[in-house]
Amino acid sequence: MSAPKILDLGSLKQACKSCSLHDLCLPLGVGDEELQMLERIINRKRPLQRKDHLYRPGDRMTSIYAVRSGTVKTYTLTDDGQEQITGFHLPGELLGLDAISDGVHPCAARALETTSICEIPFDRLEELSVRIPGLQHQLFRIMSREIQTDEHFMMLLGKKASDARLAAFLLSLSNRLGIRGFSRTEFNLTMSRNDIANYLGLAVETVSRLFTRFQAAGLILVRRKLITIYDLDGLYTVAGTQPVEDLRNHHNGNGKSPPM
Amino acid sequence: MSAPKILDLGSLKQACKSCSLHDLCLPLGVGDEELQMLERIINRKRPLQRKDHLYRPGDRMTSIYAVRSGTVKTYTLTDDGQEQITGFHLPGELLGLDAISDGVHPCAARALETTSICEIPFDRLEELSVRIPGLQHQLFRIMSREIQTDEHFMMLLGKKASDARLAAFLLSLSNRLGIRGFSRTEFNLTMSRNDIANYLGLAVETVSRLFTRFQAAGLILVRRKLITIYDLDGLYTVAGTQPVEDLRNHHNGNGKSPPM
DNA sequence: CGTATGATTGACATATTTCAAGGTCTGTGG
DNA sequence: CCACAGACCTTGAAATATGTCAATCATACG
Repeated sequence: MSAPKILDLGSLKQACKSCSLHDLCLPLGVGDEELQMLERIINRKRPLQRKDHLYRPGDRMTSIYAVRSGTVKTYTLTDDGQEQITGFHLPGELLGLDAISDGVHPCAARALETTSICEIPFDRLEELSVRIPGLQHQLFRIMSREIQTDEHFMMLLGKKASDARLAAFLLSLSNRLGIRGFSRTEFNLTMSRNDIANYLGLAVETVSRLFTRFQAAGLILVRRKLITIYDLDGLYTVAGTQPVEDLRNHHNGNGKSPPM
Repeated sequence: MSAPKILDLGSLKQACKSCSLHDLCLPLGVGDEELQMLERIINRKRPLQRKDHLYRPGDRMTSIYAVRSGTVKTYTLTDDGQEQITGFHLPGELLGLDAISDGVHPCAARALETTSICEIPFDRLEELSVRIPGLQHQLFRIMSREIQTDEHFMMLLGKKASDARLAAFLLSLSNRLGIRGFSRTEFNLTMSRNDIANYLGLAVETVSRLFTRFQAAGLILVRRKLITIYDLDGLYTVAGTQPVEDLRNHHNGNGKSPPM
């Protein structure tokens, strides 16, 4: 498929490049004007500050969101009021897909640092998906991917010991950051130890001890929030998984669209 | 919305009634002929026998499936070859949504008893969803629901002790069976203790002991595979959750469609 | 600079797993 | 129809990973 008005397309790509809609629409041979339509319904929200909520449980769902920069954590509350973190969302990842079903957010979403967000009104996105079959397909794929990573995560919680969980967590961050062009071996943890523990179903103390242990084993260097990975393969061994992109990675690894 | 040709519609309802496509299309005011189109693409497969595979990891994904009767378990294999069960699927529930993303099944699906299945070719379903916006919306909702129940399950694995997990599991079965018109208080476990333990991230022995304990506490009666629930409220207390429909229930509780 | 928050570390408690044995049901073939 | 094999389930005792409690330390922040 040839793209006429290549300059136009280029500038559009620019606008969506760091957004998950990038791989949502681009590999599909969607026409220019359709691409513009998509771009037009997206709103930039003013940046969230650390601890700001993007939405809270019970909020009416009108849009889904894409992280442009920063990090967002999503969490539910257990019936006794405890927080259970369901995910950390990096630039290019989508948020709020769990709310489509009821039209109400079952989770809260909260910024872990200064974060900028794209808002995508869901009703308009649905309208567009009817007109752009490739877009519909991509949305199905993205939601499917989320289900898949959730299943993978269940396996982590159900079968793996604490060290494997933390290793897998670090590798997940490493991969997802790597895909976005950041370093795979040195990055900041934008979430607290508490958040990590909560997410992985462990006690904070366990996480802390594991960091110490991983460091003693020469796998990583821990300097407060800054993690340096010395031994990726070693981490994979601890995690007990093959070095595949995994765990909540909403990105589409292969450039070509397989089904269709 | 009034339904002309009510007889026609009635017979179609009949055909799809026990299928999850029932609540996928019916509450939407989809016209008769569109309903027929949907019905036409669905294939009945010959029944699966116990232990038959519907698909295996790595199989090319061409369709999604709905359970008509029986039970199907889905599971992944860990890198060291262990089975991790990701779900049990009762009549009216959909299967294979996790495979859309890659066009390949990441899981296996296997019948736990004689099971009949509807096959829905996914490419044709996608085509239809473009022509029937209400269908597209329902598909989004169904996938969203799955993400939501997955999140809920993560909370179970991450935060809850063994007794709460098993109680929640029994309540989930109870609710899902209840919605489908079966008894909420007496049912057969079509899966082995091993499967239950695997799914809940526990050892078989723990599950066995819990059944004994629940029975001693007067919560349930266990006769081999047959469970009789004596004290639903008590189970909810142990599970530490409100009596809401939960846990892998793909059904749409409220008759009205909230968003749109 | 002092206070609050988060992180680390140690000692102890415990839920759950592991190991081991025995029991029960089911289906099969003689 | 019975006996047997194998799968499945249950139960006990011991081992252990992880959680809990508590104290200290480091860092960030006002």
